[in-house]
Amino acid sequence: MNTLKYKRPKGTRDIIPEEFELRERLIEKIKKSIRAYGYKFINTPTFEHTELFIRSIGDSTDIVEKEMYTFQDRKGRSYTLRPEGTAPVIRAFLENSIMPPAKLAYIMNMFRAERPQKGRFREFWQVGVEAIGIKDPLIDAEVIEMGYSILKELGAEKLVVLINSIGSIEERQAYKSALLDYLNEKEQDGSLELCNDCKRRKSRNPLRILDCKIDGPKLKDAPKLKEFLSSESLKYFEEIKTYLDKWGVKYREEPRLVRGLDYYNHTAFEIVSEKIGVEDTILGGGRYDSLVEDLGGPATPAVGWAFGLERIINYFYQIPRISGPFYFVATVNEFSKGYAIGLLKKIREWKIPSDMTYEPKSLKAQMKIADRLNAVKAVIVGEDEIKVQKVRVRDLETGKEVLVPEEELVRIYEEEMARRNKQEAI
RNA sequence: GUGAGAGUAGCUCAACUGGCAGAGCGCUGGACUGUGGCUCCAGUGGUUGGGGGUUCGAGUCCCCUCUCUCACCCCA
Repeated sequence: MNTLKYKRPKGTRDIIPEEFELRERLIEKIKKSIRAYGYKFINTPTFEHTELFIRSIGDSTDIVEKEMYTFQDRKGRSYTLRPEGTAPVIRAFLENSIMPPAKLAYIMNMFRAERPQKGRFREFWQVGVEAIGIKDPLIDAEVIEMGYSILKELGAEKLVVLINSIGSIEERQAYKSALLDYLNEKEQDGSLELCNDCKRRKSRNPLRILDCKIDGPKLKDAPKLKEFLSSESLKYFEEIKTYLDKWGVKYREEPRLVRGLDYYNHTAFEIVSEKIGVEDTILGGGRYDSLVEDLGGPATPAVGWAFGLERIINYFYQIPRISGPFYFVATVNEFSKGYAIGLLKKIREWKIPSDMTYEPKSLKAQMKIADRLNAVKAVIVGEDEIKVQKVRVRDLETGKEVLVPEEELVRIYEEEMARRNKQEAI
């Protein structure tokens, strides 16, 4: 076991059949919901020029500083496995001359070299949306409402929407220096001693100091971000809240909510779940009005979010037991096996999941395998059946058997599937 | 990057202060040679993650190393 020669790289996951089926179902549901809001899906390459991420995310962010998988090709050019989806989607939006307003969505895997832990991986899948070219509180509100509704439809529990406005880049800059002045003053007169983390935060992301568990409480009288927002910024934020109220989306205003990527401005939001005691972020997003221009396009406002597929599955789903083949064909001797091979070929042409044992086994052993595979029905083909040109179909749940002509297998399958769909709908 | 915990059969886990490596589940076969699940019986199972050290003797103690998990930072 631990002597295995090869193991998966740290922080990566194998998606075994049971989870694969669950994922497929969830993804179908997600796509349907997102399309209902007018979005179209897009895919971008797994890796991009490293510069794209440094320019967009910001060179002093954690992602760029220490979490990117960056490598060089044979010509010495630097590429990076995408750590997030927004910059690549915007790049693709520009490169393919997609006209705004554009609503683009994606389901793509991302890569970050973090230390893995619960709900956190080095390769993980994100579902994301980007509404490009629209600047109105209504779209911010709609984007938030959509994220909330989708998570709810997916069965996520105890969701809380956290929102904040971090103002324009200029407003935030002014606030940042005011906050730093305040901190420096306090440190110099000896009334404040920041923890080591916060000393680092001062140069990297001072806004986060307010949220520090150690230092945050000591900073009650620090300047507030809101005091630095213009009346337009405040009005924009108020209107978003009005729409959310109208739609009945419950939110909590979180003045200290900031986002870790440089390109965000004005609206910032997160959706967390309190399911496991502590709040854990499932979805994060915000407005980024300067990114398109930063990447060389015309000034174009945009807003979007992303959520982690694994977090949804980890927190809210049990990996199901999946059903095996619908028909498991069992034989009694070499002669009937020859017949069964032909039958199986027909069943497969009807696209009904089916299987058999390849090595010779007793009927008993075959039934055992059918049971273990969680097959729905066993089709027993023996000399008695062949003689009357019929097959014996045994329901593996009830044990009831019927003797029917081969063609009936299609009808039995369809009826069973119809019954199951009906049950699922309830 | 920082801190904590854990590695024993395919899986879940036992093994008193160092003293013969075990159980359940699984798997294979049988009781039942054309019928699965339940029961009973038998069989199958191991470099105790790896390396070194202490000892008459190490799964157990010490050192190194690898892997996994959780938390912090940060994030989805």
